[in-house]
Order: sequence, then structure tokens, then C-alpha cells
Amino acid sequence: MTARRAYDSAGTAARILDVAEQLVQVRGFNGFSYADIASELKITKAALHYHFAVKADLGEALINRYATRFISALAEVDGSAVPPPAKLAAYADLYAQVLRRRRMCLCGMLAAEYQTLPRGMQDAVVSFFDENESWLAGVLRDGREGGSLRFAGADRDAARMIINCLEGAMLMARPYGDVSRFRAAAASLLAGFTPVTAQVPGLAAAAQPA
Amino acid sequence: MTARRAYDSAGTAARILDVAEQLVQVRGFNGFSYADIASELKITKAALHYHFAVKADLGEALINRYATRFISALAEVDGSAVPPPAKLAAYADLYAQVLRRRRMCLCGMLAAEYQTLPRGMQDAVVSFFDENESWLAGVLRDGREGGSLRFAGADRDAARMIINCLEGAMLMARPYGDVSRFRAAAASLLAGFTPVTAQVPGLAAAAQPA
DNA sequence: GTCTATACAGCGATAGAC
DNA sequence: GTCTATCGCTGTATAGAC
Repeated sequence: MTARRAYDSAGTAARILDVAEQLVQVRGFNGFSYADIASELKITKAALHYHFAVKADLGEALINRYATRFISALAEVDGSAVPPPAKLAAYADLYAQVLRRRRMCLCGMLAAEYQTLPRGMQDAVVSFFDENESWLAGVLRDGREGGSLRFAGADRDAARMIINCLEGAMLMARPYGDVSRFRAAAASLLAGFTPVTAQVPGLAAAAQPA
Repeated sequence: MTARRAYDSAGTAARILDVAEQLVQVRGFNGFSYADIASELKITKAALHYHFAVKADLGEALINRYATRFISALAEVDGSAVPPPAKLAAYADLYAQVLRRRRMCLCGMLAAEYQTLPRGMQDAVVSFFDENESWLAGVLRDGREGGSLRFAGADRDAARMIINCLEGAMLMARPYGDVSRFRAAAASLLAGFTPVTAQVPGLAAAAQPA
């Protein structure tokens, strides 16, 4: 069992995770090796194994840290008392921030490689998406009840729709090296949930560039 | 240059491509080896190298064959004189067929691994998506002109939106082993393009299950 | 906690016989 | 067109000194 634990942000373990995270998000879990991390950090492979005995341990730690950060970013959005449409925009912006660093969503990348992952990583990936879905479903429910969001079907299905589209938009934006593709997709996705009276000006403009 | 060429469907090269295609769609290009194909076909790795000297050659052949088939399936849809909304449904169904075999779209998988691919494969992946986008944009334009489809913004942006959502829905459906997730997402996506008068009954039902 | 050194399997790829 | 045999390299992982 690998409970989610914190990593001293200056410690070696955290620096290993930083480098590994970038490598997975850019190249995939099957696309990098301990040697890549070692050379980047100028330590030896053996030192890496001291911190993460086997690659699966490193992978699980990676997902757990990523999920913890992501979920806490969502909690922060909840803390700021913004209306549901702005929460959705903030959610999409979390994705955009990842893409701006030329990375894929960590768990989106791992979703592609899912069948090759050790069991613990698979479960952690699914948990990540389940938590995202729950958070979004809550925002959507509040928004619909309050009249600031409009959509057909169940909260849960709409939440899944949003995750699908944002992950897909990230996936497609990277081969084109084009963040604006993502922005346009996100904007028009969210516009579909927003009654005209509550459109977010910045995003609506991005959806249909002048 | 690797011009798109045909493969005798009974020949060894074609059988190699069949196995490799499945492996890439399930495990990714970095997730399988020549040894995997060899053992499946009960030939040696050396024999594989006779047909595809280096792995990049195999990869390009894979994409080109896949693209040829996919585009010809689209041409077939065009041949049947169905209305634009049905063409979109047929397009989504091509994705569903892939997913039903527990596979990811070949080029969607390669999009995730994009940064690790040899140049020729990268270009072939982008071409695949460009062709998809063009086909969809044509359908969307016809549909809007004829009044059977309704959407905001440019044909091209709407086409990208559809590709994003379908690829994302495939990506997410696989970890959950749940094709119905994809069906629901595709149905509600297409419903957003379809005026009420032209809803496709089967799909609309799937979007909001009873 | 990091090192040197190494084990050992797997990888893509090649040479040369048949 | 397929084989056996092998190469050189990289992969994950370990042992044991410091």
C-alpha cells in the first residue's frame, strides 16, 4: 500500500518526482528510464533506487502527488466564492497551464498507456478521474440549480463529457504544438454549458477569434 | 519517402502489420517489441526485419495503412447518400468499432507518444488528423447549409471539436473498460450539432438512458 | 544517502547460411 | 523469405563500500 504522503519540496525524492513527472507527461511512462532522471539530476541510478525501489513505486508516487495537488487546486477554487461558470473556466485553465508547459495531463498520458501499467498505477489513475468527475458533477449541479449553468442529462454524464473533451483537446493540441487549439476547444465546450446571460467574456472571445 | 502502398492481405507483411497494429493500439508504440510480434506469428525477429528493416518503417507503414483504410471508410460514407447528421453518426461509429475491440485509435495513441516518435511517424499522424478534419469540415458545411446541422463558429473549429471529444472519450473509456461511456459521450456530442427536428433516435436515446 | 560495480534480461538490428 | 547466431546497447534492479 502506498498512502499518499508529502515530499519535502527541497529533498531528493521531490526533485526525482519533479523530473520524472515531466518525463512521463512528455514521453510517457514507457518512454523514459531511470538513466534519464539520473543524468538530469546528476546522481546515479542506484541513488534513485534508494528512494523508489522499483519503477512502479515511482509511478504510484507520481500519480498520488499529482492527484493531491490537482484536488487541492480544485478545493482552492471552491474556497474562492466564484459562481459555477467561473469554476468551470478555472478547471479548464488548470489543463491549459499544463499544456502551456508542453505537457500532457499526467493521468491522460497514463490512460493511453493504461494496459501496460502495474496494477497500483492503474487504480490510482482511475481514482484521479473519479475525483475529478465528482468535483465537476458538484459544480454542475450547483450551477444548474442556481440557473448559471444549463445542460441536458445527468450531472455525472456532463462531468464526464467535460473531462473527455479537455483531455482530448490536450491530446490533440500537442502534436500541433498549438495551445490556441486547446483554448478554442475549451471555450466552445464551456460556452455550451453557459446561458447567454452568464458568458465569460474572455473565453467567449477566444472561442471565435476576430 | 514512404508512399502509401497496399499489402497483400494474406502476405506476411500484412500479418505483421495486423499484429503490430493491435499492439500499438493497446500498448503504444513504446510498449511492444519485435519479439512480441515474432512470438505471436511464430516467426523470428530476423524475419520481421526483412519486411520492416527498422521499427520506424513498421510504424510509418502502420499509420499509412490505417489512414488509408480510415479515409476510404469515410469515402464510403460519402458514397451512401445519407444526410450530414447520419454521416457524423457514422463517423462516431468508426471510433466505437475500434473501442469495441478494446483498442485506442491508432493515431490517438501515437498522439500521446508523439514526442518520442521518429519524424516520419510524427508527420503521418498529423496528416491523418488533418484529413479527418477536412472530411468533417465538409460534412459540417453541407449540413449547416442544408439546415440539418446547427453549430456556432467555423466548420474547421467544429470539426476539431468533434475529433477532440471522440479521441478524448476513447482515451477515457479504456481505463474504465466501458464502451457505454463512449457511446454516451458521442451521442451527447452529436446531439449538440443536431436541430431537434433531425435527431437520430438511436443516438438520442443513448445520450439520456432511461 | 550516494557511490562504484555489476548482474541479467530485453531491446533493435545485422551477418550469413539455407 | 526465413532461419540461427550474435552484436552492442539500454533497461531495471541489486550488492556492498563509503
